[in-house]
Amino acid sequence: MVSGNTIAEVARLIGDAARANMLAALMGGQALTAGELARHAGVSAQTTSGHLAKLTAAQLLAVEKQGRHRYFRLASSEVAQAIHALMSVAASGPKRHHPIGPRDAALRLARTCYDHMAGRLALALADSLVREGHVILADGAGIVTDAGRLFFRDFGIEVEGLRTRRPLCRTCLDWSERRPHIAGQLGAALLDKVLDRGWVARVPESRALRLTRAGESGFTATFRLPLDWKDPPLRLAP
Amino acid sequence: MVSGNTIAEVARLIGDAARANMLAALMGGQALTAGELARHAGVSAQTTSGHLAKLTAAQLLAVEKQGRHRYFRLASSEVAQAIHALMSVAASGPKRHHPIGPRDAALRLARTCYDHMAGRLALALADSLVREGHVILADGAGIVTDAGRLFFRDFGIEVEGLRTRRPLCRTCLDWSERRPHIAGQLGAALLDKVLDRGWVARVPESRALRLTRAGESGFTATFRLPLDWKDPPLRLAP
DNA sequence: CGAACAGTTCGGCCCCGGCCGAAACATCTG
DNA sequence: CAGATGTTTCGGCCGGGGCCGAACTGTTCG
Repeated sequence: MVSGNTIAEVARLIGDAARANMLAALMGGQALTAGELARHAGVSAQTTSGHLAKLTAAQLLAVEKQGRHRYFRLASSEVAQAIHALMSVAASGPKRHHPIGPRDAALRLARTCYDHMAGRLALALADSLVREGHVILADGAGIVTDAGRLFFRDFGIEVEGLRTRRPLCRTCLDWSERRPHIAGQLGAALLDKVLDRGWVARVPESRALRLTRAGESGFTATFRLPLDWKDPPLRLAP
Repeated sequence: MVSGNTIAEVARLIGDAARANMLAALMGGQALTAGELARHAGVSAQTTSGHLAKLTAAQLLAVEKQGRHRYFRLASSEVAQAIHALMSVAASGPKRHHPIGPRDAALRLARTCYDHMAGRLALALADSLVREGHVILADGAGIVTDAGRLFFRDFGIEVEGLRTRRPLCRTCLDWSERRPHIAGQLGAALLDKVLDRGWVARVPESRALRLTRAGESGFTATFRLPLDWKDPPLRLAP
């Protein structure tokens, strides 16, 4: 039976604590196995299996079989955007006390957000790109300048090739500092590239990104980051 | 009790057919009474009252009392964006057969989408603004050019005053033609202005906008619309 | 004041769906 | 092959929550 989805059906699927936890875990951008998702959700393997079947049937998740594992990922960037929008609503509701543990510190510094970077590193990069005139951000939307095209080409990213329907840059505040960073196609390409160069590395079982020694110098030199970019508050440049 | 919202709680609230219908009805941007929402949702007044109490408590809706009526509206643009994102996911899932009735024709031509215009009129406007060099759209995100600032100032909109965190332009496809139109702050200001000028008028009990005689000539002259902008397919300019 | 109307509260029905235990199936390993 | 590990299916329990009828509050109007 191939019935269409309604908005209520989609929201209902997300509107269960266990499933929402699974989806949130997948916002890291990596494909995860059913078992990993079960741990994230805090329910048994059987229950997880049922949830994943529903999410897959509704095409919120895509699945890839690999040996005795099944790897799940978000089915589309639309799904990621919907979850992100729900996060924004949840965060803007009645204030929730948000205790920050030690492991949050790493996440605040640098992490993945579906397919691009977030955290203070991403903010520093966005600031740098704007300051150097490579990208123009207007109210959360952004475009790449001609100078920026050259800059990104030098860096190994062909901006011309990114022309699709996905926005180049999007506001993506998450539960971190509330400022826009580079998301969309360009954000995804940037993350790809810096992972490729070994400037950051994924931390297993987490959305956190670890800054490597190569990254430490690479980011600073290439993007002319200020010396204090790791410091917490980080205001906008005047 | 002031507890915080989680993403699952928010999604669960939207994930009920009756409540989703109410929220969708409010995507028109106008405040509606409890009774009107009951009719939209197709449930009794008592049931509606319960739903509205929950939505209001979670700050998805804002309410204003006026005599013996209570007017409800979406509490924030974040909520509207979340619902919109869910619509996108629902639309991109397994294809739903979408029979178009005669009343849909008016909606396809011009309608409100929360706080801005949608439909073929909005697409023609977006095309015009891009063609004339007033706005640059890059992958669904957009910025206003210097020439555009002058143009909008002549039209009675101060773009400088719109600098907030909301994007100027956003992809907003809904169930109509799948192309971006002007949303965000600029889109809201545009809708305000053309309603103010009497170029379009709200159709009661509907999201549709009626094009007036003044609008017919006003839009054509001011935005240099092509003669065939009302025609269905409407491809992108080369 | 009393009738009409908008909206809410209460109580009870009922069904949907999340949960787990048990067991089956699938896949890799030794 | 046997055993370990990952995943699914089945069956049954049970709680939450959507629904409406009835009754109550509050507002408008004649």
